[in-house]
Order: sequence, then C-alpha cells, then structure tokens
Amino acid sequence: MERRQPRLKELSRELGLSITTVSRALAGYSDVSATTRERVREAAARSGYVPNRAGRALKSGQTGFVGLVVPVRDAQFIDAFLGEFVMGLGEALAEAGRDLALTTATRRQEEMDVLAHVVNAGQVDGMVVSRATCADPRVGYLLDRGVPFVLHGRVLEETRPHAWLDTDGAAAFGEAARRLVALGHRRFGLLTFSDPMTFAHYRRAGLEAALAEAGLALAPEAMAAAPRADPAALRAAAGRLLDAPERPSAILCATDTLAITLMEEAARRSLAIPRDLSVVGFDNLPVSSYASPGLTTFDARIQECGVAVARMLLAVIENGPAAVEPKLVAADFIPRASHGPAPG
Amino acid sequence: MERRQPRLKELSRELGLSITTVSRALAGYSDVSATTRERVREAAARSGYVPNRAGRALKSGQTGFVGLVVPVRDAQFIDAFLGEFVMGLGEALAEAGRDLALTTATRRQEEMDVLAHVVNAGQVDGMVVSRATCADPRVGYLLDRGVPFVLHGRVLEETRPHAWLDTDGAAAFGEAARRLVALGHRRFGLLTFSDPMTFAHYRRAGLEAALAEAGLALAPEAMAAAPRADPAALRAAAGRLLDAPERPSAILCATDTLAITLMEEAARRSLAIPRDLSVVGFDNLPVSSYASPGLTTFDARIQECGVAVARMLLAVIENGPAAVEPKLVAADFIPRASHGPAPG
DNA sequence: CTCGCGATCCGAAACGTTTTGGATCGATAG
DNA sequence: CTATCGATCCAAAACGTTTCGGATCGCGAG
Repeated sequence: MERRQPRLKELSRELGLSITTVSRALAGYSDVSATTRERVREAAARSGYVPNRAGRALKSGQTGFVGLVVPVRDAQFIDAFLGEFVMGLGEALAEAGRDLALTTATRRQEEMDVLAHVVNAGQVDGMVVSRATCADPRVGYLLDRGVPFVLHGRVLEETRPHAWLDTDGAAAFGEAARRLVALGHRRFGLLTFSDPMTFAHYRRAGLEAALAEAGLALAPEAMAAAPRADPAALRAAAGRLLDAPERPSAILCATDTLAITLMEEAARRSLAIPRDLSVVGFDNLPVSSYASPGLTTFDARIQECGVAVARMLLAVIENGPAAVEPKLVAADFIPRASHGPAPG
Repeated sequence: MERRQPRLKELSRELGLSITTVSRALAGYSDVSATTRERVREAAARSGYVPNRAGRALKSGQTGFVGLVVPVRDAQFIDAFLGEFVMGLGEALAEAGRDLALTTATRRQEEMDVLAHVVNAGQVDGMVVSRATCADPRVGYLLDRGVPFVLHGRVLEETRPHAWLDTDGAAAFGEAARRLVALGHRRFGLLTFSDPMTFAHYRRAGLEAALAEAGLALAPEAMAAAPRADPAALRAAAGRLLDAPERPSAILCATDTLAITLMEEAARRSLAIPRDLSVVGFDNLPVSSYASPGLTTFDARIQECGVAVARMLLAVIENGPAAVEPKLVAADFIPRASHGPAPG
C-alpha cells in the first residue's frame, strides 16, 4: 500500500513537460502559457504534489521553519504560557505557510548551545527568543551572524537595535500601585524572582516609580525574592514578607504563581485577604480566577503576543531588521477579590 | 559582522582534505585514520560546524523532525495539555537529536489537509497524532503511505495494527464508580462531550461497566453531553443534570473543565459539594486543586505520556511499526474534597 | 527572403550532504 | 620481482528544487 510521493520528475514525465516548466508553472511564472499552467496545476492537485522542503531549502536558502528554543527544566514556570504563546505563533505562521521548529534545551546552561546548533544547522529562517534576561547573550549572538529574530521580552540596555516585543510591566505595576494608594494603602511589599529576568526588573521599577510619585518608598525589608526554580525558597520569601514587623498592607507579586504562594502562606497565618492584606499578581493564569479569593492580576494576552511576535519575525525575514519597530504592549488590569481598601 | 556558517567545502579546503574524508571523519567511519579524524573533529568544533539539515535530509531522507499538528481553533480545550505534552515530546526527542515540527491547523476541517501537506512535503520523519477520534481518518491515511506515527489516544476499532498510547480512562472511571458505590452512592450521572472523542467513549464505558457490576445503571436522563467548543451548551448540559427530578448524588465528568463548569452551576443552585453532590473530574489541571472545594480527579501524567509517545515514535522510525506494542497507561486517582459519602 | 521579436519551453548548474566505487601507496606474501 | 592486501583517501553521483541562459518556432516588418 505504501505509495511514494510523486516528485517534480515524475510529474513532469507524466505531463510530457520538462522539470523546469512544471516548476515554473506551479510558481506562477508568466513564461509558461496559461493552458499549460492550468494543466500542470490540475495534475499537481490531483496527485497531491507538494514541493519537497529539503530540496527547496537547499536551493533557495529558505527552510520554511521558524525556531523556538524552550528550556524543559523549569516546566512549572513556563507551562502556563507555552501553550498560549505557541498557539499564537503557530496561528500567524500558518498564514504565511511556515511552521514552528520547537527545540527543547534540557538544561538551562545548554540553552545557548542549542540555539547555536539550530542556527548553524541552517534549519530555520529565523528565531523567536523567549524569556529574555537582563543582559541576554542570545541577542548579541544572533545579531553577530545576521540571523533574523524577535525577542519576546526586553534586554535592559539595548546597545544594538533589534526587534523585540514586551508587555509593559512597569506601566501595569505603576497602575496597580496608584489604585492601591487610592484605596488607602501606604505600606507596600514586593514578592519577585531573584533571577535576572528583565520582566521582574521592570515590574519592580514601575512599582517604585509610582510609589515615589505618591511620596512613598519600598522599604528594603518589604522586598523578597528567590530563585524561580526553588519553590521552598519562594515560600520562605513570601513568609518573610508576611512576618515582617511592619507587615505591608499591599503586596505586589511578579507573577500569579508567586501570588498564589503568597496567599497560601497568608492563609496559614490566618490573614484574611483582602481585609488584612491586598494581593496583586500578574499573568491572569486560569488558576487565578479559581483561587479564593479570586486573584486581582494583569492579563498580558499571551496568545496575541505570539501572533504579533510571529508577524514581526516574518517582517524581519522578509525586509530586514530595520523594517520593524520594537513594540511595548499594555497589560489589562483584571480586578478580582484579592485587593481592597487598606485595613484600619 | 555577518559571518557565514562554514560548510563542508570550506572546512575541507582549510584542512587540505576532500569533502568525503571530512564527512566520513565526522561520521566516525573507520576508513579515516585516527589522527585525521581528531584533526577534523577539532577543526569542526572550533569553527562551530554543524551539518546543514537540508543537505543531509535531501541525501539521507531523514529530516530530523517529528511532526505534530495542533488545531488552533479550540484553544480553551487543548491549552491545558499542550504545554505539558509538548514538553514531554521535546525532552525525549532532544535526547535523540531530533526536533519537533509544530504545525497549526487553523480550522478543524483543515486538520486532515494540513497533515497531508506536512507528510507530502517530506518535512518530517514521523508524526505524532494527538486527540484521537473514534474513527480517526488520520490513522488510515498514514498507514496507507507508510509514514511512521504514534497515535496519542485510541481508535475504537483497530482494523489495522498500529502504534498508540492511551490513558486508561475506562479503568479510572471504573475505579471512581466503585469508590463512590462504596460511599453509598446509587444514583450516578455523567457529564461528557458529544464529539466523537475516543477518550469520552472509554470513560463512559468504564463507568457503565462498574455500575453494572454493582447492579446499577446509568439512567438515560442522567447523561448529558454537548460539543466541546460550545461553552453555553456545556453549561446547559450541566444544568440539566442538576435539575433532573431524580438528581444524581454523584456525577463523573469526562474532564476537569466540565467538572468546574458543573461545580459552578451547582453553586448557582445552592447545592453543597460534597454534601449534596459528589463530583469527580479527569486531568488534574492546575485549576482543580484551587477550585473550592478541591476537585477529586485523575492525573494522566501528560508529560510522561509525551516522553513515552516520542520514544515509541523513534522506535517506529528506527525499526518499523511492528517493533512497538501499543501502551495503555493508568491514571492516578487524586482524591480531594469534591467527593464524599452519599447524602441521606 | 531575411531579420528580429514575443511567446513558450527546456538543459544544466547549483545548493550541501552522504555514499559508492574506486585510486594510491607501502608493506607483506609468494 | 610481482601479486595481494590493508590502510587511507578521494572523485563523482545522487537527493529535489530553483534559476540562468539559452533554444525553438511562428509571424510580421523591412
């Protein structure tokens, strides 16, 4: 039953035409007559001919793939996003007839090696670089070899211009701070990651800027951080904030998972939310609407980001890096029951 | 700065060797001397040489990619799994030096066309077929053209043998039924999908078999179903179960999302869970542990399934379809607070 | 009648790799 | 001395596609 797929050679023999003509007919060139073109197209459709990717890639240099490297190590962190983001990427790529080449890096340290391998094997036309760190080495690497890419997130100091798309975490946390100040809060806390993720930096910066505007400040002991991959340390960090002598009345958390951890620790200490403590997260994970109380958070519309990143990358591949402007997209405030007026 | 990647030609010229020798040295053939082999390997590592995927694919017929087609339409359904499953696939593929080629089908109807396109373009060495339906047309299609594949899920009637891996939903729902019977429940209900998904069939069959063993049966009006992609209809179906004259005291739901919907509808009707009604789901989504009360469910360990499916597929690619046995894996019962003794 | 031109078509090269079938050379066996 | 053999190496073909530079033919202009 095993039917081999017809290739240009078989197709041309069957039609009594040359390989060249069949190829050009399918590509729609004007130097093949309209009747021949139709005849070729009809035969191709009937036999289910699809140009071989490898052959085309070899000649044209375009593989039809866009690469994404995802680290498999800290699954608990990325899982929640990956699905949505990949869906967005795939949706936009499908429109352009491209596919996503997904490579997993089994350890964090390998991520750079894996990227180099993918790029050097020429298996992609461009890369999506996700989860940007403050001084992400991948940016320089890709710029150096002229590989089209779009960074999802931002680098702290953009020494050489490149395409990126990031959610405006600074604006979001600024907004959250102003809303909480308006509700009477004066003592703020921040629970965040100690890893050099750029988003954590900007969320903190946005919070501090808004507090400064209100004449407030984030006390050093009101900020707790721990490595993303260390749940126990994160739990401890949350506890530290709650056990501080001058416990904050409002705590912003860099992500929803942190906020959930914080709420669990608060429950263990019999603190009522939002009566004793207001909590705000970020990401709008499905979990956050089912937590009790429902978690106030921000929605970054990850799937739309995926679509936008893919479109940007296609533009870079098509027209060069200068063709696209970096994008900063706003996150939507999702008020739920975990924040309220300041106690007292 | 744009450095072009060295190819076999440049590398061989630089070393004063032929392309053949360099290629064979890197492949580890014994007909190149140990000293030359080392010299070549050192030079390749230094210059960052990686064989071009397209060139290799063209000659050897192996692309190094394994394909997965995901429909982007019903994102709300697949999102929860996709991340975990893909992680598992990627993890196992990375060990074998392969990558995942992810293609999105923008509409449900297109899924078959997309599959044909991927296969006919020769862009993959094998396919992972996910979300099996009762009489899935993809199985016959792939068998016909001798494309290696593994089905995640099962087909109802396996007319021609092929590799598949499925979670034993029948056993799981049987276990749930027996536990609930032991807790005094006699009136059972089932909330499921009306789509022809195989998993829904088996979960129902497992429930009915266990009930029959206990001398019970599922009343026709105690089963409600609606299309997966229609949240309103699903909500209505849940309501129908709750409003039935002889309301079940225990309702099994084909998935956690259905169970969550049911619990929301129950809350609107002021039914207390588990006092008035026991609810059991399936999937162990993150959400299920944060619902109140926590949802009793089954964990299918999706990531491990991804790993196993990938390993099976690699074996099929390597040694032919006869080399692997289908696998039925058990799901773990995760007892939480949503089930309890029968009322009265 | 010859020339040039537009409309169609095609041969051959090239992309980078792997593999087949030798070629070369020094040493060993007869 | 010649034949054989093992150890090393290499030229060339092939995978399927795209594209460059023609080739062919009929027809109208000169």
